[in-house]
Amino acid sequence: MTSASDLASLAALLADETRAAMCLALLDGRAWTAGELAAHARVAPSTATGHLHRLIGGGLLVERRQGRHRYVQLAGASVAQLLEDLAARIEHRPASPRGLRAVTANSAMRRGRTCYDHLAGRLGVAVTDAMTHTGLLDQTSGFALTTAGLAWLTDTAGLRPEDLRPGKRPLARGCLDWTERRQHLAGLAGAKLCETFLGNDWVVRIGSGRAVRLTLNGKAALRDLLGLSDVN
Amino acid sequence: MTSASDLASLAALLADETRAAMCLALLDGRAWTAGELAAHARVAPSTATGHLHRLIGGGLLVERRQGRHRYVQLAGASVAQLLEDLAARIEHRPASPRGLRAVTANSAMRRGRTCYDHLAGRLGVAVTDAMTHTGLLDQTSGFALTTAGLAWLTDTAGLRPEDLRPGKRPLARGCLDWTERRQHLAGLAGAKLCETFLGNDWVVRIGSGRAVRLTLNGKAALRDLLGLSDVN
DNA sequence: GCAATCGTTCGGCGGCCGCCGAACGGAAAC
DNA sequence: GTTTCCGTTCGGCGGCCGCCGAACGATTGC
Repeated sequence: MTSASDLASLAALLADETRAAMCLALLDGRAWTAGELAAHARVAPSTATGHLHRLIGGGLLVERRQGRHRYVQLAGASVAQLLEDLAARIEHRPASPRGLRAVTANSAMRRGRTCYDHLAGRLGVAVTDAMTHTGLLDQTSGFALTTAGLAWLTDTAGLRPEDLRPGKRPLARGCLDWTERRQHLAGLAGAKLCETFLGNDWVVRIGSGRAVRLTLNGKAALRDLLGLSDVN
Repeated sequence: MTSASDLASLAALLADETRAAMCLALLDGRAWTAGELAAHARVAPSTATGHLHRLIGGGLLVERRQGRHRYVQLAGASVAQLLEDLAARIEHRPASPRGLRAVTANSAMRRGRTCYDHLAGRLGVAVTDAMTHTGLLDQTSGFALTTAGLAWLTDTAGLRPEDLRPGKRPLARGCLDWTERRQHLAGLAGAKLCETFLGNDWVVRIGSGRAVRLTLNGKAALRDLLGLSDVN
């Protein structure tokens, strides 16, 4: 039985603006050093240390010590999913009074980004839609790959079959996009597909953030593989 | 762009033990009066008022005033899902040192309960498993109803087709059960199926909580409809 | 060995917030 | 009308917690 105090202490981990900023930064899926997170959240290193202790102790983050650096990252895809769910709730809210500037300033982010370990933004949604229209993905009564979709991933997109064995993590999962308000492909297949895109330089990261850019090679690949012509 | 302060203030709503207890109580999907929630959480009525203001203002709860009573309930299925996701994270934690008493005291809850508006516990998992084994549900590469499953819901289980039009809410969704650590059927289909179970007296609520009991009629129905013989 | 850098621990300060009781308003029961 | 009950507002108290700076360890680089 879940006790209220357990729920409260879990929520308390994210109920502080500094810790929330750290977790959102870590949503890019990469490992950050303690100092980087401190600077990003604009607090003193000593303050960051305390926060990281709590987040690690609470199971949201894991650490990897390396020399005099302490790298931390999200404890797994389930944590990332939880954060995305929370973020989606926020963006859902009717008529949030935010200026235009914040929107335009993040146009690259809206165009395409990684959501922990899979593609999101307009790019992620476009790929998901194309897969749905070509019968690779079934969204009519849930969110699942078809047998054609499974074959496409390995034979056409070039994923390794052994990477797609469903274990604890579901193969396909819908992840609600908070800019597009649409679902996009997450889960194991989404992660491996994103890995392939990055490995083939179909998309490249912009700077150090989560935003990604579709390359010319990528445009061609999307056209060939999915019949997608006008992305972004 | 989701700002850290938005995430923090959303999480802060659940970061208090009293508010968390209220939300968990409301997970039964029904409307509670302010006084009932105050008593349940063991705080003064004035304290409860403040908490309810925050929860309603934050969009997690909605209120319905009726006479001198103020009824509140969860703002929707998405809130319930969020709470269940958080609860699942807690129960996931390795080796939580909890006594046997808490487990046995909640054996009815583990056997079967409602999870906001669908069935959970061993009963919910058993139904979901049976639907999977009989080809009504596809869990191999996601979580989706098959065409046979859709037909079964309306023709055999007796759901009204007009109740299963997918709108904003997905038809089928997996909801992780925090006692069984298994997925069970949620989403629109899960809700309507649960409604049918309750309406036909296949399951009845135990007392005023979330726990439910399978009736003799229910046992027979599960055997007839799904070939399920030994539930619970 | 010395300096620079990264992270940690510790003490103390300040503010937020959850709690209650008392008083009040409104609706229902009689 | 009177009483009772439910919920609210307000003021004040107490504790938790997030913040920093200073001092210290640890590691790397020179």
